[in-house]
Amino acid sequence: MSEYRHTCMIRGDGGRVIRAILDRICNKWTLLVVATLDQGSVRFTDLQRQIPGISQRMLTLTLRNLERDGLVSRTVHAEVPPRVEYALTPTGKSLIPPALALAGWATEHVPHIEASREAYEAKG
Amino acid sequence: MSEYRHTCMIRGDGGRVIRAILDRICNKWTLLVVATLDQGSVRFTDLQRQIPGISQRMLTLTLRNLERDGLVSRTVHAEVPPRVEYALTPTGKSLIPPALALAGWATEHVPHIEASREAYEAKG
DNA sequence: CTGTATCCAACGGGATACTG
DNA sequence: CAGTATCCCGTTGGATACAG
Repeated sequence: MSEYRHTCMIRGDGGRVIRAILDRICNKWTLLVVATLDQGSVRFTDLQRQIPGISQRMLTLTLRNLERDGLVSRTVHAEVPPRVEYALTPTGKSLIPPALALAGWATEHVPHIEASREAYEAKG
Repeated sequence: MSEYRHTCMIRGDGGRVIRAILDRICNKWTLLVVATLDQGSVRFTDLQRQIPGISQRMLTLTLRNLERDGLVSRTVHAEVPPRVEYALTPTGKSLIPPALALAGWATEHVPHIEASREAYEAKG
């Protein structure tokens, strides 16, 4: 059965609702950072070590944006050397289930999609 | 309770799984086009009319990518003037539930996020 | 350890004009 | 009607160097 009557949640307001979230989480690193923080409080260097390929710059930028949007909390401990711990806020945690839904879909369908891609390239 | 034991679906393979889907659906128009096609078979011009702000170029590109990935079917009717109808494939339809999960999250949390943004800007 | 600053290449995407 | 072709600009993000 069609779910058309529900897709207004996506299309609503000329797409402004879905765009609001896309603008925030649809970049190269945000979802990976959020997923990594789901284990609890993690410090900067540990995050960088657990997320292969991310640069200091992009980790900083991603964390700042998440903090600014209230999805991640940042705690500075007055020590030497400095220790900064990042953790998901309740809002941040609430993003995990929909993110998992997406990841589940990807896990299930990406193989078929890749096959379709190759077939498409083959015939032109 | 933490869902950490599940987030491997997001982080798995160094993030390649989640990246695979992000690369395909996280652009300005894809989710809107998919949601619009959930009503059934729609022709090019109708799509453009129902998706405010999309240009011919971007609608074409988005549809081509979706077709190439096997999420959308394209049917050309041999008439004059030409009539082309686009529709979701089963794989395309399967994307609707996770997309709705995301949209639901957005609807629920975006107000709080925007407030957090403004507070962040205010204090610097 | 936890960042900032700068430079730069690649890409997405808008505007516009043209076509079978 | 349903596209294609070109131009062009803003943003994203990588590399690198520097700093508190």
